[in-house]
Amino acid sequence: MTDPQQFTQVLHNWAEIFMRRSMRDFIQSSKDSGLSVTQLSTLFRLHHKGFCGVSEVGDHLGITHAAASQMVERLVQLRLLERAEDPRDRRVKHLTLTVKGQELVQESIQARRRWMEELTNALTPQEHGLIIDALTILTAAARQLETSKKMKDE
Amino acid sequence: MTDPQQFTQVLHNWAEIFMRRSMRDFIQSSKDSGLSVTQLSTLFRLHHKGFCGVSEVGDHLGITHAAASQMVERLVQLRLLERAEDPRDRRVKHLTLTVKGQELVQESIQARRRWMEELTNALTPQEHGLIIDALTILTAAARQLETSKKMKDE
DNA sequence: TTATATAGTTAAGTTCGTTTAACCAATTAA
DNA sequence: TTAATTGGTTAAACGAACTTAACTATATAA
Repeated sequence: MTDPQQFTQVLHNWAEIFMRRSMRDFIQSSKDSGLSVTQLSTLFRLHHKGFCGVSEVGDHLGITHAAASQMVERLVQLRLLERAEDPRDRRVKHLTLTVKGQELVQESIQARRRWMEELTNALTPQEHGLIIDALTILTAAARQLETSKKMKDE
Repeated sequence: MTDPQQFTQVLHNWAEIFMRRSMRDFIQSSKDSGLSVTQLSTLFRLHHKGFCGVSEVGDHLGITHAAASQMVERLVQLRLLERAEDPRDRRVKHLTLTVKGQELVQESIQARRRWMEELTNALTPQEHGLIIDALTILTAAARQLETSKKMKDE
């Protein structure tokens, strides 16, 4: 097996176990909070982006703008989202997480964090060092890909 | 920042970008295949476990056994799942993926695989080596945790 | 100015996935 | 053998979330 193939394979193995764990936690969070997976996904998106408009939410989830508007309305009712007018273009709604919304996202992240602490405890300091270096590189590369792709889309 | 904290933080950074990407692909797969997130999730579970019963599907998703039975029925109708009697306990249904079901899972994995190839190309062979070592350790530790937790539950 | 495009909302109708409750069949315990 | 338990199915009813279509308001182009 050549090196790049081996690399992809190793990444894949890790992805498989990581996804299994994360999806389970995510579905669990969804049940706990009483929100659908798409609703929770929207909160996470806002956690990452900071703010966005209603149409963007819909495009991202592959649903109509009408459906997105209704979903946002529900999240606003639940006091998880703030919906304000964008002063620069008053057609646009400026969606942001409320404090309550941020807390909910943090709770959902906590489960993962606990798992990571278990992983931390299962490894030696030497292994920590190695993995820190590796994941730092990997994360930087992934971020780079993410932003360069975004540039291309716009 | 002490070493274990830094380790957890780095793991967390990677998790964040990885999850964002994977959830997007997963929701996209769900749309493409016309299956709900929970249905697709069940196919992935069977891909991993090999087989399981109907109640187990329900427990895992946090829905009633009745709902699980109906969901399985839909997947069987779509020829994605095979539902056979377990010869050792004829109350139990032995659920497995059909070839078509396996193909669908593979398609869903493909998107991730393409992303990983992009990542692969963005890094040098030296970096590959480092990351291979790190992720191999990490994956082994995660698998260990997974099986030891399973032992405890049973 | 007028026309067109964009962002979002609302209402009506539909579909899908869920629950509850009643049920059957197979297994295990008394 | 009988009773209780376990695994799964079915039917009826319900609610959440979606779509289409019509609408308002703002912004931009002709």
